[in-house]
Amino acid sequence: MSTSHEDLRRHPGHLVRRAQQVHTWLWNTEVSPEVTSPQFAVLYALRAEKNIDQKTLGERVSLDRSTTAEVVARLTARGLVVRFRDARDSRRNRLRLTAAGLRTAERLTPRAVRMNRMLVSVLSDGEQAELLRMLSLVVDADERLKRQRQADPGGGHAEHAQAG
Amino acid sequence: MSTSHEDLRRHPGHLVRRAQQVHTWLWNTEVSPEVTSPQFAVLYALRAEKNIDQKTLGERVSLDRSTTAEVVARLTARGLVVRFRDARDSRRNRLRLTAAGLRTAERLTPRAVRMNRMLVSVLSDGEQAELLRMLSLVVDADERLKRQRQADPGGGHAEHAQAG
DNA sequence: AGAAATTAGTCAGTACACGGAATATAGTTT
DNA sequence: AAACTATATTCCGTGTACTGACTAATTTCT
Repeated sequence: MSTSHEDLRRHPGHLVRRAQQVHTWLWNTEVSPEVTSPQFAVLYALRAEKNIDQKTLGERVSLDRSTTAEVVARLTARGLVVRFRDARDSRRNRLRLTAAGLRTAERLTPRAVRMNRMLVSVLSDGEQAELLRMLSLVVDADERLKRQRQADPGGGHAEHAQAG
Repeated sequence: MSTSHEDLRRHPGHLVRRAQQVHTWLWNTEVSPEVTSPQFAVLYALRAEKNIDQKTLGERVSLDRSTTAEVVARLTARGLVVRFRDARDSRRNRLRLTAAGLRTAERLTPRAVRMNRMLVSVLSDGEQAELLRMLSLVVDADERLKRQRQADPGGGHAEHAQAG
């Protein structure tokens, strides 16, 4: 039988891409088609920390500089966020939620929580906790590796290849 | 302390997005910066099944029609794939790997396998199997739900909201 | 056979995502 | 103070990803 295309479906990387796709779809249908999930993440982060700059925001929500700028630009255009130059360090953009932005963040938060429950609802409660734990482990370890290598390119990277 | 931004990091959807990001980065550094992961998936699927059409290909690699068309166009432009109209059903594009495409697929396959091992290398072997199993469950269930709702919009969707 | 519905693919528009180059400001060294 | 370095943002080019509208070909219904 032609089961050889099954291989791909057992690659964690490929599974993660598919998971991301169903997540996007579920977000659009269950949370909001207007405000995307990264946009919500930005609003959410801005509600938690007032007046942070773009770089810090990007770190909080895991967006790179370019994408952060684009997402913030869209939210600014829609009046959910205001952006202004820092008086002390005029390289920085400081960001703040508008009243509408705050309302949007608060309106969508319970929906986002519900959608996330749906996303993993095939799993038992124990499995959900396990999935969360393992995904966090993977992501944190790989993000650490990335930062490490970017700080020291050429530095040996044999260590990570072995399961610890 | 400002620990309230930790919430986001416990949303499965947000974790999946971050996982996808580290995967992309690891792909670029460990497999190939020229051939992307979706492009490789296409080459891989085309190696397994000769002469399939674009639609079927999209199903195999989990890409929608528009994205499939774009990825195939890029691979065609680089001479890794040939595309031609089906003689019997001239709506369809049939696709085939070129010699160069086959070489590329075979060259990258072991690297892709290695990279996938690295991606989850913080986990024990047992945990890796568990992660794979749970991710597959989630993705399959949600893809099923998506197809179901698209076939029957308005059909009650309360069932999926409850954990089994 | 002719009308209607279905199907495959394209195209346009929008949004995330990333890397590299350019720009401007800030901080450090001499 | 001038030169160098580091940092924050922007801009550009490329590549997924999805939706909705449109075209063309096929299948189905009558």
